[in-house]
Amino acid sequence: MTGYGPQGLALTPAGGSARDLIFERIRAAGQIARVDIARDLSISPATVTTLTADLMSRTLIEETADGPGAGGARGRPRVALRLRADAHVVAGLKLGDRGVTVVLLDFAGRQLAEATTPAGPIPCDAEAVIAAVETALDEGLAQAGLRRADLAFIGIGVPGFVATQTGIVHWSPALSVRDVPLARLLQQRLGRPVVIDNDANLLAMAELWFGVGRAMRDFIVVTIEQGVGMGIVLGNRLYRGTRGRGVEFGHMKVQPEGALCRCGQRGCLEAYVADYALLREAETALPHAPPASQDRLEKLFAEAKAGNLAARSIFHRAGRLFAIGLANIVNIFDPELVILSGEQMRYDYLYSDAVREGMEANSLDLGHPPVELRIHKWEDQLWAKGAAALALDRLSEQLVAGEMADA
Amino acid sequence: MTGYGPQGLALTPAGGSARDLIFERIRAAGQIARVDIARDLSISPATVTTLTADLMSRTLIEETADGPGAGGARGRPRVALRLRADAHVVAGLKLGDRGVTVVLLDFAGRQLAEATTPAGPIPCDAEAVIAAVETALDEGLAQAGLRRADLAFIGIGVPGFVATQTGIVHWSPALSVRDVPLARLLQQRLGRPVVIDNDANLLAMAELWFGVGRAMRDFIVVTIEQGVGMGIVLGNRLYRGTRGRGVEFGHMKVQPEGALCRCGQRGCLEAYVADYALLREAETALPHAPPASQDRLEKLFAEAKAGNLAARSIFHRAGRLFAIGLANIVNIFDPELVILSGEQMRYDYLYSDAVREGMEANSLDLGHPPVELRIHKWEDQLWAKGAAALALDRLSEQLVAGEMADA
DNA sequence: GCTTTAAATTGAGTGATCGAATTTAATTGG
DNA sequence: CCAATTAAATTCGATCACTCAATTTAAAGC
Repeated sequence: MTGYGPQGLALTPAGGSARDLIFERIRAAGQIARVDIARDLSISPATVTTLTADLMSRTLIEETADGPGAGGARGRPRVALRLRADAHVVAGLKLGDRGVTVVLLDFAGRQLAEATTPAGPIPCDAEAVIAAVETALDEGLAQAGLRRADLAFIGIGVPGFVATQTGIVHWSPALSVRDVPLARLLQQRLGRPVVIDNDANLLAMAELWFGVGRAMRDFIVVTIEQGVGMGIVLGNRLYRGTRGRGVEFGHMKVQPEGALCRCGQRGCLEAYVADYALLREAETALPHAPPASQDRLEKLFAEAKAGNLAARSIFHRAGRLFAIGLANIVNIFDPELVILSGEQMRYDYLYSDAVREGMEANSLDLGHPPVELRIHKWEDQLWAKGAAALALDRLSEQLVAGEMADA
Repeated sequence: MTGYGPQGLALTPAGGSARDLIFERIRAAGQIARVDIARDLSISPATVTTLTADLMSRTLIEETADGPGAGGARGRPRVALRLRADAHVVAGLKLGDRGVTVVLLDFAGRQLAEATTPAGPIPCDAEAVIAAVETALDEGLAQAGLRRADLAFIGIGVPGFVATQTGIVHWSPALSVRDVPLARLLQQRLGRPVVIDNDANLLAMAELWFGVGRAMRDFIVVTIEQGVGMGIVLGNRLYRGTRGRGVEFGHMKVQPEGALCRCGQRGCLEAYVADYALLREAETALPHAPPASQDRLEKLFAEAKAGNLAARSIFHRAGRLFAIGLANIVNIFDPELVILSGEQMRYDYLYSDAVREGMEANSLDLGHPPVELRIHKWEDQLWAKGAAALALDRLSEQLVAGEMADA
C-alpha cells in the first residue's frame, strides 16, 4: 500500500501568475501593445488591461508616447508598454585576473555606467576582494551619479566553485581562503542585497538575457581562459547542476591517465587547453622564453603559426581534445547552439574550423543537421552584464514576492 | 527597443492544478487521508473535500474500508483514499534480445500479468516487430482475462534512437529498417493508444515510478548489455535531451582515437564495455572459443577469474573506462544517486568496487560526500514496468486533459 | 449519555480570469 | 467636415478555484 509514482511533485506546484507573465513579456519585447500581449500569452484583453494597470500603479511599467509602429493602422492606435527605466538600477560585477569590471543597468536594461578597476595580485584574502569590489562599484556609481542606496540588487561573478543559494565561494583562484560566505560579507559591507555565481554561469546568463541565447531554449556557452568554464541553459533557464554549483566541464576526462590537472587528477580537459597547460608544455618544448606570462602564450602561438612543429603540436593537441570534450557535451545535451566565448579566442587552434570539424566528427549523427557553433568575441563587460542579469533576475523574484505580499 | 531577458517564457505558464496535485499525491502515497493531503500540499481541507469528491465522481479514486491506521485516534477517524484499481489497465512492453516481455498493471499499480514470448532473430522488419508485440500482448491479456479494448494505454521500450513525441524509431538494433513510425503502426494494429521510448529511459522511469528513484529528485540509471544506455532524472522528471531523443552515454568519447565503435567513430565508451566490444577482444586474445554467443562472455569472465591475464586485462580496461565515463557524467550532473542496472551485472569487473573507486577518483571532490552508487540486479520485467510507467504517465495527462474538457 | 477530539463538510466570500458589450481613437469615404 | 468603419482598450457581470470560519460527523473517554 505504498503507492507508486514519483514522491516529489512531478507537476510544477504553481507557475507564474498572469501578472508575472505579462511583466516578463513586456521586458522581453521592450515595447509591446496590450493586444499583442494578450495574443502572445493567450490571455484575455480584459485581464491584460487589469494587470497592466496594476503594474503601472506599481510604477514598474509605463505607456510610450511615440507613434503607432504597426503600419497603416485603421482603428484605435495601439499603445505600447515598456518597463520604466527609472524604476530600479542594478549593478553587475565580474572578478577577473585583470581587475574588477562593473556595469550599472537601469530597469530598461540600458547601461548607465561601465568601469574596470585594476586589482591586486591574486589569490588574496576575502577582505582584499571585498575592498576591490567596493572600489569598482563606487567608481561605477560615481560615473552614473548614483549612490549605493540607489541600487536594487548587486550581482557578482566569481571564478571557481560557487554555491549560489548559500552565497558561499567554496574555492576560487581569486581567493586564498576556502568556503568564504562572500555574498553575506558583501551584503553587510555594501548595505544592498548581493547575489553571486560562477562566472561561466553568468556568461550564459548574459547570452540568455542580452545575446543570441534570448531566442534559444537550450544552448551551451563554453569559455577558456585560466580554466575551462561552461554554462548550460535548458528550457530558458540556467542549469546549475543539482546541487547548485556550476557544471564542471573543465574536469571532464578526455584522456585516461592523461596530463596532470590543477585539481590533482589526470586527463582533465583543462589540463590540455587552459592557459597554464599550454604554457607548461611550452616550457618543455621551448625553454628559451621568459617565465610564465600572458605574453608568452601569444608568443607561443606566433611560433606555431610560423611553423615551429613543437609549438604547433601543443595547440593541435589542445584543439583535438577540446573538440572531443565539446562533442561529449553535445551528445549528452543535444543543444540548439554552442557558443564559444573567451578572451583567448584569438588562438585559432581552439576556436577554429578544425575544432568544429572534430566536434562534428565525434558527435553522433542522428540524421539532423549538426549543432550550430558560434564564436563570440570576448567583451570585458559581457561577464559583468551577466552578473547584472542575475541581479535583475533576483530583483524580479523580489518584486513578484512583494507584489504578492501587498496585493 | 528590443527589450532584454529570455524571449521564451522563463516562468512555467501554468503548472498543475490542485486537482492534479491531489491525484498525484494519492497515487504516490497509495493510501492517504484527506487531512494529510491538505497538510502535505498546503491546500485547505475544504478544497481537498471538493476535489476528491470530484475525483471520486470520475471513478478515479475511492475511499478505503479498512481500519484507521493512525494510532490511538480520538476524534472522527480519518478516511483513507486510494486509486481505484479497476479504473484503468495499462500494458508495458520491452523489446529485448531474448524476446518481448509484457506486464499489465492496474490503476493501483498492481501487476495483473507478466509474460515473455520468444522473438525471432533480430534485426527484423517492422511487420515482424509488430507481430511479436501483438503476440506478447495477447499472451499477457489472456493471463489476466482481459481484452485489448480494456487497455487504457500501451507503453513500449525499444532499444536505439527513439523520438518519443513523434513515435518514430530512427534506428534500433531490433529493426532492419530506419525511421519507422512504430507508435502509429502499433496504434493502428492494436486499436489502443501507444507510446514508445528508448529502453534506457524506461529503466529510469521504472526506478522513478516504482523503485528507489521515487524518493530522489535527481538520479541517473546506467545499463550495459548490448550497448550502453543511460537515463537521467532531473527534478522528478525524465530528461530526454533537448530534442526528445535519449541521452547518448554510450558514445561519449573516453579515449581519443580509441577503439572502433559500432557507430563508426572511435573511442566511444561502448566500444570498450559493451558485449560486442568484450567479445571482439576475446577473439584476438582467446581464439580457441566458439563463435560469438552469450555463453562466450561468461566463459571469458570465468577465464579472467581463473587468472588468464589477457582475459583479465580486457575486463580491467573496460572497468577503468567505464569509471571514467561515469565520473564525467557525475561531474556534469552531480546527481544524488547513480544506479547501475543490467543483466551483465554479474561481471564484477564492470559493477565493482574498483569501478566505484575509479569513479570517485575521477570525480571532482567538492567537499561533499561522493555520489551514492547502487547496483540493481536486472529483472526482466523491470524494463516492461518502466514502459507501463510511461503508459500511466500518458494516461494521467489524458485524464487531466479530459477532466479539463468536461469540467 | 454526555463531553472531547479530530476529520470532514458546508456555505459564504475572495481573487483571478474570461466573454460580451461598450467606449475610445484613429482612418477612410462621402 | 462629418458619418461610417475599424481596431484597441476598457468595463461589467459571470465563473471558477480556492479559502476561511462555522458546522457536522464519527469516533474515544468518562
